[in-house]
Amino acid sequence: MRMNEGVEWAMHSCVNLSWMPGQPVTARHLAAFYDLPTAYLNKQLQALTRAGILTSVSGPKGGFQLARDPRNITLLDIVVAIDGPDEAFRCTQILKAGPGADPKADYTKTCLVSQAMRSAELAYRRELAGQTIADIAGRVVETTPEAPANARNRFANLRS
Amino acid sequence: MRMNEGVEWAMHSCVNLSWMPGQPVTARHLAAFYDLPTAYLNKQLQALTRAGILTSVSGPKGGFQLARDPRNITLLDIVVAIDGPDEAFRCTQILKAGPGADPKADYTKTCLVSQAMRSAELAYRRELAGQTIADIAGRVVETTPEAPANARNRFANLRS
DNA sequence: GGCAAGGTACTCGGATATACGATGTCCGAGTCAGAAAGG
DNA sequence: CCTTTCTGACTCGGACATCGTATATCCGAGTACCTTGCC
Repeated sequence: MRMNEGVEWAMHSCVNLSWMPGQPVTARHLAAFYDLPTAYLNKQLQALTRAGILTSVSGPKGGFQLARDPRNITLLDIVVAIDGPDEAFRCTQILKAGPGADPKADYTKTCLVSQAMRSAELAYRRELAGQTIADIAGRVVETTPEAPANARNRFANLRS
Repeated sequence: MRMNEGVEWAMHSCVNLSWMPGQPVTARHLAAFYDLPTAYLNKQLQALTRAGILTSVSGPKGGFQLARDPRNITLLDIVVAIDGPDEAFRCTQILKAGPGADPKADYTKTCLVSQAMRSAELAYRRELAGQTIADIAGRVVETTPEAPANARNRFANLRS
C-alpha cells in the first residue's frame, strides 16, 4: 500500500499558501520552492481546486490561493482530494461464494473482517480530520519563526 | 491508495484455518472455498508462511495451518505480511530543497506534515493490532454458529 | 506373509508474463496587462 | 492628454505517453503414499 506522493506536495503547498493570503501563487513558483516537476504539481493543484480547497485564476498575475480559512482545511480534505475518496481496503464480498451465503446480504456491512478493517480506517481518517492546515502552519512557526518570511521572500525573488 | 486485495483473502483464510486446528488445508481447497485463483492465493499463503503466521507442509496430505494460537495473530500481522511493512505515506524530505533547510536534519522526524501523517497511521495500526483472528472467528460464531461446521464440511467434501 | 525399495502423484516454492494505475509531459483555452493608435 | 482597441505573453486545464507495481500464471523441488518385487 502506497499513498500518492502528490499528497505530500499538496500539504506543503497549502501550508505555504496559508502564508500568502489573498495573493495568488503560480504552480511554477510553488514547484520551484521545493524543486518539484511543475506540470505534475499543477495537476495536483487542479485536483485541490476541483475539491474546493483552492481557487484558481488564469492569466498573468494568476495562480492558486486557499479557498477558505486554513482552520477549515483538514488533512483529510487534502488526502481525499488527491488520493480519492475510496477506502484502501475494499471488501469484495468473497463470502458470497462461501457455504451458507445469503445472495441478498450486503457483506460490505455484515462481514466482520470488513467491519474490522473499516473501523481501523475510520480511526485513521478521524485522526487526519482532527488536524488542519492552520494547526500545522502554527506549529511550524513555533519551531521556525522565520518560515513565513522565508517563504514570502523566496516567492518574491522568483517573481523577478 | 489501494490495499493489496490478497489481504482480504488472507484474513478469511486464517479465520477458516482457525477452525481446522492441527489439520493442514491445501491452497487449492482454500481457493475453492471462495472461488479464488489457486496459484495467486498460494502466493499470499507463502507470504504468511515467511512471516511466521502459517506453517506449510509439502507433499500429499500437506497444506497450510496456523503457526500459533489465533489469539496471538493480529490483523496487523497479516496486513504487514501481505502488504509490506512500509507506511503508506512516505516523507521524501522535500523540505531539504526549501529555503533555510538544514542538510543534516532528518525531516522524516522533524517535518510536521510527516509527523501528522505518521500519527494517523499509528492510530490505524493500533486499531488493527487490537484485533485478532480469534476475535473475528469468535464474533462470526456468535452470529452464525454453524459457520465452523460449514467450513469443515466443505473442506471434507472437496477432499472427495 | 512381511518388508523394503522404487515409482508416482500431489503439495509447496519461487521465477516468470501481463494489465492496470500512478507518474510524468505536452499543447490548447482563457485571461489580464500593456502598448499603440486614434480622437 | 485621454480613451479604446488590439496584440501578446502568461496562466490554468485537461488530454496524451511512460513507467512501476500489483495481479496472474507456470514449472521445478520436495515428500508421503502406494505398488511391486524379493526374502
